Amino acid sequence: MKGYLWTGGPGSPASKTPAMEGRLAPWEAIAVEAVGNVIEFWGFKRNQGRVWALLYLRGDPLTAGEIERELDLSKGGVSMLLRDLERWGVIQRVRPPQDSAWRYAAETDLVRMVTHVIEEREAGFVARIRADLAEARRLAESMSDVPRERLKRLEKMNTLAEHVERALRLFIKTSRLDVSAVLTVFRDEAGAPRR
Amino acid sequence: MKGYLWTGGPGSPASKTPAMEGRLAPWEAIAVEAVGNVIEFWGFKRNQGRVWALLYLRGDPLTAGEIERELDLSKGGVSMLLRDLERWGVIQRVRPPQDSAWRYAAETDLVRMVTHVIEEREAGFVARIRADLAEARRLAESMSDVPRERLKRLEKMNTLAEHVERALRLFIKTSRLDVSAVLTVFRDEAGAPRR
DNA sequence: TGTGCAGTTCACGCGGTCTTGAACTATATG
DNA sequence: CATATAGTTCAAGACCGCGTGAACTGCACA
Repeated sequence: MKGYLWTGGPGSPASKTPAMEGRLAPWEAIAVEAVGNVIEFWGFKRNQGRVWALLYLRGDPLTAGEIERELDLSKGGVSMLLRDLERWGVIQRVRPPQDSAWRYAAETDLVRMVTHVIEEREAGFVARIRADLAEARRLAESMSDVPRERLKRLEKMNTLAEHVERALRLFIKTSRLDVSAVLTVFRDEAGAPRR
Repeated sequence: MKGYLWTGGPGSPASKTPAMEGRLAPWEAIAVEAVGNVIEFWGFKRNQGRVWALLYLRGDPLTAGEIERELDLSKGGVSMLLRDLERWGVIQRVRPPQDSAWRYAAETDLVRMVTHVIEEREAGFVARIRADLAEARRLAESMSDVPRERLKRLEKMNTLAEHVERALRLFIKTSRLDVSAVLTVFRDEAGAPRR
C-alpha cells in the first residue's frame, strides 16, 4: 500500500531525462501494483508479483539494482525475491556478454508458478489432512464406546475431504490447460528484443 | 499449534466420569485439528474450523460454554467465532425449550461457507484487478511515447487475468456441484437425535 | 594483494492479525 | 428489584511474517 496509485502530477508527461532512472511511469505503477495484489491474494508475497510484473512489462532483462530502484526495495529483499522467482521458473537469469552484472527476464508462465505452488501446497497438505482424518477414524473405531452415528459423521468428513481434493485437482488441471492456450499466444508474438 | 496431537496417555480409556466435561477424546482432537488446518489453509481462522468440526462431530447442539471448555478458548473469542459462523450459515443457533442458554448446531455445508466466501472475495477482488489493468492500459495508450510492444504485453496481461478469472469461476461452480452431491448424502442419514 | 561492486545471508523491528480478559449489556430467576 | 448467568464488545497484548540494512562472501580488475 505504499506508493499505490499516485496518478502523477498533472504536469510533466515529457519528463524523461536520461538521468531519470527509478521512477515508474504511472501506468506501469498501476499494472505492477495490480499484479502484486493478485499474487498476494494467491498466497505469495506481494513483491514477488511486483517484480515479475515489472520484468514482464519491460521486456528486456533488468539488473537487480534497477529493480531495486524502480520498485523501491532493499538490496537484500530483491535478492531473495529473485531467488524465489527463479527457483519457480518464472524468471530467468541471464548474463549478457560484456556485462558485469546478472540480468533477469520474465518468463511468461506466472501461471505455472501459481498452479505449481498451489499444487505443491495442496499435495503435501491435503494429503496430510486426509491422513489425519483416517487416523482419527482408526482410533475412534478401536474404541468400544464411540456412538455409531459419530463414527458415521467422521466417515462423512472423510469423503467430504476427498471430494474437495478432487475439485481442487480439477481446478488446477483445467486452469493449466485453459491458460496454456493463452501462453502460446503470449510466446508467438512476444515482441521486443528479448535476449 | 497449541495442543496439537498429544495422543493421549496410554492409560485411561475408560476415564469417562460424569464430571469430566472439557476433555476431547483423542480421535476427536485429531479430527478437530485437521479441520482447523484446512480451514486456515483456505484463508479463514483456524478456530472457526475447530468450532465447526466439534459441533459437527458431536451432532447435538452445544452451548458456548461447552465449546469454550472443550476447545480451550476464551469466552469472548467463542462469541465472535460463533457469530461469524452463524452469519455464514454454517452453524445454527437453537434455543431448546426449558434451557436458559443458546445452543449451536453444525450445518453440513461447511463447503458452502468456503465456496461462498471465496466467491465473494473473488468477485470483488478480481474485478478490481481487471479494472486496474484496464485503467493502466487506457493510460498507457494515451501516452505518445509508450513502445508498441509494451502495450502488447499489457494487453496480454489483461487477457491472462480474464482467463484466470474464468478458471476460478469454473472451479467454484464445479466444486459446488460436486459437493452438493455429497451433501445430500450427508443429510439423508445424518444419524443422531438432531434437534 | 588491495579496492570496489554484485550478490547473499540473517538478526532485528515494524505492521498486521488473532486471542485474551475485563468491562459492559441483556436476560432469566427468586 | 436484586442477583446470577449468558452473551457482546473492545482495548491491550501475544504472535508471526515480511522487509530492512548491515555484515559478509565472491569475483573482477589493477
